[in-house]
Amino acid sequence: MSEHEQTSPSLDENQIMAERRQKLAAIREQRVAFPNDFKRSHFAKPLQETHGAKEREALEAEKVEVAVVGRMMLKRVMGKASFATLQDGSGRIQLYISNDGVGSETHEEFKRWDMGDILAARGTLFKTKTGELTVQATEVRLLAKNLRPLPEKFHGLTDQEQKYRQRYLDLIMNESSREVFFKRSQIVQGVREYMVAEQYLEVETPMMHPIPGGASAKPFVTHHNALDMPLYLRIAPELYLKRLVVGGMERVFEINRNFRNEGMSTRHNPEFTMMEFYEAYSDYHRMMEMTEGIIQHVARKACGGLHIQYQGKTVDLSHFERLTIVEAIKKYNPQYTDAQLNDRAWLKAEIARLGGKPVLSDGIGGLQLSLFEECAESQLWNPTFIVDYPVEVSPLARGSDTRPGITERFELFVVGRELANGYSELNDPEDQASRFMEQVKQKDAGDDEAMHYDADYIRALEYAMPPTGGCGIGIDRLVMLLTDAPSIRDVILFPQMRPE
RNA sequence: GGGUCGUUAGCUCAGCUGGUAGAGCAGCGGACUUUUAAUCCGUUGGUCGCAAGUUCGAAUCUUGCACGACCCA
Repeated sequence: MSEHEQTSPSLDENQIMAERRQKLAAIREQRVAFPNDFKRSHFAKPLQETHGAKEREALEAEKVEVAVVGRMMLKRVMGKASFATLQDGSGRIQLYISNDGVGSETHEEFKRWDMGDILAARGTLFKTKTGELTVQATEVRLLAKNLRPLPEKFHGLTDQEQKYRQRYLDLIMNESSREVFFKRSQIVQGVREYMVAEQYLEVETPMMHPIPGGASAKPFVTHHNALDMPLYLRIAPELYLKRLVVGGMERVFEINRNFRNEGMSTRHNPEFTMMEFYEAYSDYHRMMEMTEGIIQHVARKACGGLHIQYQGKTVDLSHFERLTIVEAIKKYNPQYTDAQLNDRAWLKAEIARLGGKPVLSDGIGGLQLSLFEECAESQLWNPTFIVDYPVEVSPLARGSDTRPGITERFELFVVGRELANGYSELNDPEDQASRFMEQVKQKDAGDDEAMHYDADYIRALEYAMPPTGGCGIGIDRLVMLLTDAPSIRDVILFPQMRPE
């Protein structure tokens, strides 16, 4: 692409890099320095699986010819013969390069190649004295020169920051990191399989919203030049997906990014992946069954079972408990009495005592929720659905027909963290309009996470939306759980970082 | 936002109560035709995160800043 005479300016050049640039310059004198005419015949891992267990004599009799490629991760030179370990996308395979096999000239050339170079080799499989499957090379070529030294071969790359900032290097050096993202792909694939098997349709809705909605969160703002109007990166796809339900798409799901302009932590990245799904003629009970089914399906697929280890402790995904907010509070705090839990003044004092900030205008339900967050949430280790959320914190959820102030809503907690949130959807356009008005009032009072009034969404509901259940599952947190990752940054390939 | 810890060679890390920096790996030179973090001999490489201060003298002590990890809000 760029003129190769111009070496890119780099702030951290060193002697090793200077030497490698000289080697590259010498190669450019002789031939195409970055050839792309070598065709691989085999990946490393399948070779190990197919031939790794064979006896030396049997393997030699077979004379298996292979052409392999990969990055040189280990190199051992012994005069007239050398070993190199190549790493490809599947695993590792060893090369044996000798004067007898490739000629002394090529072998001498090989000796000048460096760790991290991308090599290709052709040859016959054999087993060394110690039984390692090895390619006895008849041809070895340098496909791409490494200029920047790899981390030390034994300890590898351990610096967390560098792992996040230079993920490519982390992926080269750390098998465990490659596994996490392999599993992440399996998990997302497993979720899709499950949804498709349940007759759900995958859709894509706007990432840029004229009115941010579907959640209580601060949005990122951008600007559309041609329309000369602000646009918001979406905080949730919910209102668009429910418009689709109005339109007759009775089972829809979307797996995509949400953006929230809030703090960063081991559990929060500004952009994160959610799956939301909506099913007409269902309710929050069905959504809980779906959530349980999805998580169990992907756990079996990615972890091989329903009993998994997270940060040294077992999580049992075979049973999902259901508790109301008050039941959960009392389960972990049996000293509280019913009278206390229905006393606003006592609730406010207790929340404050535990270090929380009670919202003074909240009713009993809101205060009970705050108390739950302070004294029970972090203890919900095995999967637990918490139900009976108060209407004031659930502006899009259907109210209970029998219990005023309560919505048909649940949140799922695992390892003390929220993993999913679902409810029977509010499909009464007049109720929804007045709840939006209530949100606008709160926004005017200074709550910048309160929702906007979305007139088109109300218009859609006015055409009548079937009774519907909906749910969102945090994919990053699900991946954290199933890969035993302590930080969300471990499961996002390029987590948001401050500039270097 | 608060607290604790950290930042030394390309990488992983030592470096004591202050006296101008060290190992292993990587690199370079040499020996070695079945090695496994190969081994053996020799050798290059440093603005000790940045900036002030104390001191005859600072990687080391003090302060501030930057970045990161963990914990708390």
